[in-house]
Amino acid sequence: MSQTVGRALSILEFLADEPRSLGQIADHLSVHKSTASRLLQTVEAQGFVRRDDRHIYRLGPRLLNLAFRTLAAMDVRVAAAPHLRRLGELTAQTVHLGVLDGGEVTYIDKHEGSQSVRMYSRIGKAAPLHCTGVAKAILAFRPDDERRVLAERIAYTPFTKRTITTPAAFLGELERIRTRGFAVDDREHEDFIHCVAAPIRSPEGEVSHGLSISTTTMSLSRKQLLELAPLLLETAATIEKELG
Amino acid sequence: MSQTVGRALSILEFLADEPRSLGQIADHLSVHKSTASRLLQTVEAQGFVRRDDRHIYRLGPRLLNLAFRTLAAMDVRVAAAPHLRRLGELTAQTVHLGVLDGGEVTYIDKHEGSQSVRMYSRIGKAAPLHCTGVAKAILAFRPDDERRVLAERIAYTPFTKRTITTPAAFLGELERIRTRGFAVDDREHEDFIHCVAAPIRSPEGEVSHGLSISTTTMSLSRKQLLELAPLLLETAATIEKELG
DNA sequence: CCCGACCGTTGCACATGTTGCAATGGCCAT
DNA sequence: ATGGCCATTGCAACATGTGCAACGGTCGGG
Repeated sequence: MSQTVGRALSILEFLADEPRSLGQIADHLSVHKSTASRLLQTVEAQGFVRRDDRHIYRLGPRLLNLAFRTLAAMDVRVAAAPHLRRLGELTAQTVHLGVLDGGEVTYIDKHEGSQSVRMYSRIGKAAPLHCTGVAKAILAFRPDDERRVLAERIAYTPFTKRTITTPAAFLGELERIRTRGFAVDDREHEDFIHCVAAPIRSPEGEVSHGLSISTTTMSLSRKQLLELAPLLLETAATIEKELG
Repeated sequence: MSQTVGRALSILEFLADEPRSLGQIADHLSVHKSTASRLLQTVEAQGFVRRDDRHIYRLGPRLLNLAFRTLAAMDVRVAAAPHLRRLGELTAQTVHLGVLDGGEVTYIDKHEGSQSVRMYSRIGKAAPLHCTGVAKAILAFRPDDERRVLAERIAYTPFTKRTITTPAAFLGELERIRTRGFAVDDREHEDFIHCVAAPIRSPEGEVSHGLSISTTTMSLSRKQLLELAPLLLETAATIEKELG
């Protein structure tokens, strides 16, 4: 494990939400300012950080460049993008695409329909496995032994009164999803937000991706939300067909 | 300048377009595999890199997370997003938002209308100063001395037969833009692509951002493209108003 | 099944790259 | 003009990163 690299990456993290001065960065790293200055010179030279004329540092365009190149290289995301958009337009709600990777599910695309509202999700953000539609939809169709291992490893943070909090309850929910063919998050992650989500199978029949429609309980009743399931499943099937 | 940090960042760059093996990464860095392995352990532990069960490395979700947090913290981008979208819907073409930063213009938002086609631009990518509409629109409204300095510093790569290739011609073009109030890229960067672009002023009256509509010469004639200028300028003005 | 080739990882010693200190120069407010 | 704060740079000490060698795992061929 490289201490110096860890420090540089911590700088990137620290600058993600807000620009900072050298002093703030040095304090954050618990290093001398001269050390922080040299680290910043390196990350700045490679475009990962920019500083303005008042010596305030913020993340630079290189990071955006890498991130969007990565997104552009994701086959499933590329194939799914026009369908997400169409789904968002048809439903006017927020549509997500998530991927299971290294034991967590990450949002890799999002389309906000005309009536969508602000919610937790953002591209690059982890979707908690036990209480988000997209994560549940993916996990339900993973191999048995993997489902069991993951269920034991989850920290069952209760986000709302309705959040699933035990491995047994979670595995039961995954069984219901397998039977039904799609997942429902019924205010388990955020109060007033519910969603339906479907798995997307790869050409090899493996499920690593999921597609969801999220909305507020004020916008759509549970009944209305469930009425979107056929469209959702059809969209997932269309994406699967395009994947080959 | 930190050598070790530079190596780690080079790894991130190397993995942006394609997953790689440890050996490929070590070769790329010209270091021993054990050194590369340890560097990778660090960037992996912080989520910047992921590896699969066949020991193939690729960029991880942390980078996406940072990139989208950065985008969410850009006031102008946030304010402009719904307007970009509306403009894309109204025109059916590709709409861009760029920002001048550290002597280069970077695309920070993009909306593809229903008739848009693939083109060079991507969020995070630099827009060449001398031949893209959005960059020219920004530079035209920078302070005099800055315009002059930047014009001298540009490497006038001739992307097409129509690309501006001298500082004098470039400064003349910027004068025309100042007079007209908006910029035109007439196949100067990509054959068959033309666009109109407008500056976006900050509340302090400073121009660091620009908005453009890009399309193919097959989709819209020059005349039709120019007919979009009023809508473009009106959209820029609306964004400016929202910025306060 | 055995062997060889290739892979990635880890302990080790040591070379070198990183670090904090002190000095310097710049900027701003009094 | 002065003092305080800032960031940067030269220096030398030393902590950490490095390559080597050994190891264990996997795969393909005989």
